[in-house]
Amino acid sequence: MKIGELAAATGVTPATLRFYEAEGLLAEPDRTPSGYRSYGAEAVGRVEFVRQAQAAGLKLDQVAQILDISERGAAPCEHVRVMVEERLAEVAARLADLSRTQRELRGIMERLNGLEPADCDQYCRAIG
Amino acid sequence: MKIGELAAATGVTPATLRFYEAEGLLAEPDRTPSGYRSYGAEAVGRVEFVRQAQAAGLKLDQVAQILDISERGAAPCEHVRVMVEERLAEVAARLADLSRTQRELRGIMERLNGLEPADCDQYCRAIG
DNA sequence: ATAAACCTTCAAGTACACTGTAAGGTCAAG
DNA sequence: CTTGACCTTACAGTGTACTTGAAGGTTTAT
Repeated sequence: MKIGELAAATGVTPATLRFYEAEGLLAEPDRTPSGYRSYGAEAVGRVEFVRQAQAAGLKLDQVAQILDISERGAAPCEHVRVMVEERLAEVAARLADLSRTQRELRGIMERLNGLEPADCDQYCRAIG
Repeated sequence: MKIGELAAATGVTPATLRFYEAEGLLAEPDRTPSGYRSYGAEAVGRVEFVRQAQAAGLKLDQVAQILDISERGAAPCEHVRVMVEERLAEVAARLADLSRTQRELRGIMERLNGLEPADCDQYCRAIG
């Protein structure tokens, strides 16, 4: 399978596949005599796992860790648990941040709606 | 006022003030004969406005736009309304993304808790 | 006189996951 | 034999808000 075919089979671009290879997310494939990448069928599952783990909210370097462990023959589940807990904490913190931002922005909108044009001096009274 | 004093007065670092100046968020101040930045008292309010607008959820380039309009003598409120609406939409979209990620991660945690170590093969059954 | 604390500029690095570009080589069809 | 679709590498750029480092000049206190 050439890179374009793997790309078509998995729904990612060839450029992304090369990027994954550089980042250790995808093993270096064999090459044809002319230097083209030549993948085995198992590459499809590998790429699909990466996309699934990513869709689940893991970062690519975390996915790479799972893959490393798995390649050494060990079960990565305990490590996965730790990483998922870390990510859950990060996501919760970011959600709290964004919610606060949303409240602030809504406050500005309310103040804007209550202001006459003449009240709007200097920078903007709805903010400062 | 030298840059370190303005920094102390506003709670940001000198490096950040130089960055704000480069980004057009803070006017270029006078210089002492030896080249040190020398700020007037109004710089404090300016920096505080930037921090407030940022805390409210606006991006720095949006804050710069408000400042530009204000400097040309116009009231920026109408423009502020447009930007705040844009930001609210972005924030809402990001919140939805993160909530989905949180659900995914929680799903993995549940599956991890239901797995025996022996069930954890290949990459990790809780994910793939 | 000298050390500490401050200031200057410019350039590069940080996180994240790619995308785009340049400059070229290879392969199949017509 | 040429066209077009595909492949190769390496490097730069994206967005955000800074931070860090190098290499040096100035001011203040002792």
